[in-house]
Amino acid sequence: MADVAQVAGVSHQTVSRVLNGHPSVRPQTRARVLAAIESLGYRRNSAARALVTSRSATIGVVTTGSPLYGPTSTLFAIERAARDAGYFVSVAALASYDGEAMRTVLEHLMSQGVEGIVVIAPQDDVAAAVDSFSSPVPVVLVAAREGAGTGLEVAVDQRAGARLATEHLVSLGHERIMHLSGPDDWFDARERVLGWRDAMADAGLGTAGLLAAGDWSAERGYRSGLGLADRTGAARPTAVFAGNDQLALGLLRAFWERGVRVPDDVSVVGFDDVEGAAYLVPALTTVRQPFDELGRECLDVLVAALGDVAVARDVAIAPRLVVRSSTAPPTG
Amino acid sequence: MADVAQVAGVSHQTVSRVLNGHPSVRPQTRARVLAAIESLGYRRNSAARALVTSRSATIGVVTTGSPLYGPTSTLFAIERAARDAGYFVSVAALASYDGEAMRTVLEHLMSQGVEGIVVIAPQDDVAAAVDSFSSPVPVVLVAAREGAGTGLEVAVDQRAGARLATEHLVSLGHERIMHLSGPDDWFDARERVLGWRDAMADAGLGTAGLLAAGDWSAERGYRSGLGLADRTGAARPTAVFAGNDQLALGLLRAFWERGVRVPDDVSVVGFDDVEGAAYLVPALTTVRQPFDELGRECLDVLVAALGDVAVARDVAIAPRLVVRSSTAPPTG
DNA sequence: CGGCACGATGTGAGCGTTAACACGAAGAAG
DNA sequence: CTTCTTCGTGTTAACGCTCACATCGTGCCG
Repeated sequence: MADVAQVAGVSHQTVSRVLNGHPSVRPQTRARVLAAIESLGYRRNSAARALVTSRSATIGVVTTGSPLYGPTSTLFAIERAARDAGYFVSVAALASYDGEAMRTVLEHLMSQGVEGIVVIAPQDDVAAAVDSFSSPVPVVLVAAREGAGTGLEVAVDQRAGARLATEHLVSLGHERIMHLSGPDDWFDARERVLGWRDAMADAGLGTAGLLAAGDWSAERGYRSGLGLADRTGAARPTAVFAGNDQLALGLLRAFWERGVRVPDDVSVVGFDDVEGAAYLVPALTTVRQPFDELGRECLDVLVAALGDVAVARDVAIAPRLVVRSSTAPPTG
Repeated sequence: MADVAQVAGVSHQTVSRVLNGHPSVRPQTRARVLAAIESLGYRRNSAARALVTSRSATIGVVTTGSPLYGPTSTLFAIERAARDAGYFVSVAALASYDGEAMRTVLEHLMSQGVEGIVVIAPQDDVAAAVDSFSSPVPVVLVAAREGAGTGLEVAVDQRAGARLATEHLVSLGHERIMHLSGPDDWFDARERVLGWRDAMADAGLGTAGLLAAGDWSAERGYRSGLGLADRTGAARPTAVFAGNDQLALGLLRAFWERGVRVPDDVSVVGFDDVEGAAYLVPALTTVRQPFDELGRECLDVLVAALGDVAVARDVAIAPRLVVRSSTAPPTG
């Protein structure tokens, strides 16, 4: 910076002013400084800047370590929004879903001096760990918690999405609509159960048909599907709303193996609209989440918190139903 | 830090020594310092440290902006390896696949003062942009380039993987083995073509059956599949090796629509072993890449380059064939 | 018993930047 | 013509840390 100043024939402070877009610099001076920067290939030292301003311009993002569709999409969406807002994104993947791992990564990010943290891991233990970790910086949790969360929270309206899916089945004329739910300790899974319940109640249908898959995997979907396929008559649902597309994928597989036709015998709805969902057999009706919007929202909330602005937003991020051919009116 | 020193009754330098694990500190003194740190909740300022050591302990990772299975898995693997090695990971997603976007993100990461960069985007334009960007820090490209790359490169041996897949088909007795290849401007796609060619040549089979899908999507796989299904007799391959699982997924769909049975009429092999591949109909035979190993390797190479150690590694990271039920001997 | 090495700690400087203030010149207002 | 403001710029002092060196004691060897 001193070199630049010398080449441009100004003081280092003027260089700093140019770099920071300070208004009171003569255009001519500014041009000279810019030229000097260019010719010297100068790049300002972010560490020194961070030291003196005590702002690192970095936010941390904690995410699950496996390439799950939802969390990953959210991560990238946040990155985009963050870069647009002038922030760097430091990422830390969770090795496991327990509080200990959570504390480790939070500590890791803190030690880098992030200004704020976004946690993408909508799971009980993780959220509890976040709550118990008295963070010196704002932490935004990407989670749809039924109760009032203590901290900052942003989420796609999972409940509304589940409702959409279920209502679609109801409107087709289904009555025995089962929900194959995701892991109980995930907020998203619970919210989707709630949405399904809402829609069922509205339609005057019972909510006995709830089956917990245990996790989000295709394998669990498959095992559950085998069980359902073996049921006969009125014990078997005419439609299943799966907690996510992987579960739905497993269901399709199981039904196919057992000769249960989809959608003729059973309709299936998923959640996520993963890549390729349109090319499953049959093409999967599912619910798509607006991750870009979610990412932007995360960042807005975080930035507001950083600026000590009162955050009083109630933006519901609404998912969208994508109807394909795995759903049809019940036969018989 | 001064506060800690005062509480512990030592100088700030001793605190620094404790923090950096310097050997010549009496255990008793160390304990006192540690206690002071604990009681004050002190956390060392990474910016100041980076400023004086001129090491940010941060590496940048450039990745594609879409949640593709391979790149995402690689990203997380790198993050794990980096954290283990004491590095922070700053991520930047590519908005598009052109050189301009590449320069933008590299500049972004540079301005954060990363010590090194890993680029996960094994695609021509991106690699060219990396080559042309004279970076002041080491850049590792995750790419399997046929020619000798100018810079640091790490990759899973795509060619060997493709060979594995093709040889599996050959060993089942197939002779008309087609390859539905990924986008030509991706190194991985080209390497997989090469591997297929190798195996075909070894088996004394011709390599006329090459079909370019254009991209990695299930949709392209589907369209290609429809075309193949419409072929009759000897014009139709008895086996197809798809460039990735999404393409394979599209193929399965197309074949199903046209009544072409898999694996009875046509065998299908994918590449990636994405989540749920085992639960497709039929379960997909595919090739699994060892991303953890790849991530570790990336970091080893980068760290070596940072330490100015001569990097002369020739570790071939070998993928593994996963045989499921989408492949069988040809009938008739 | 002198000298020397080494272990344990303290002192001072400086990393590259921005914030705060100082300063001179030029114009506006009285 | 003075004084007050404003603009453009320079000067100095931090920010919190590590590095290099200085210092002081202790033990060991000849």
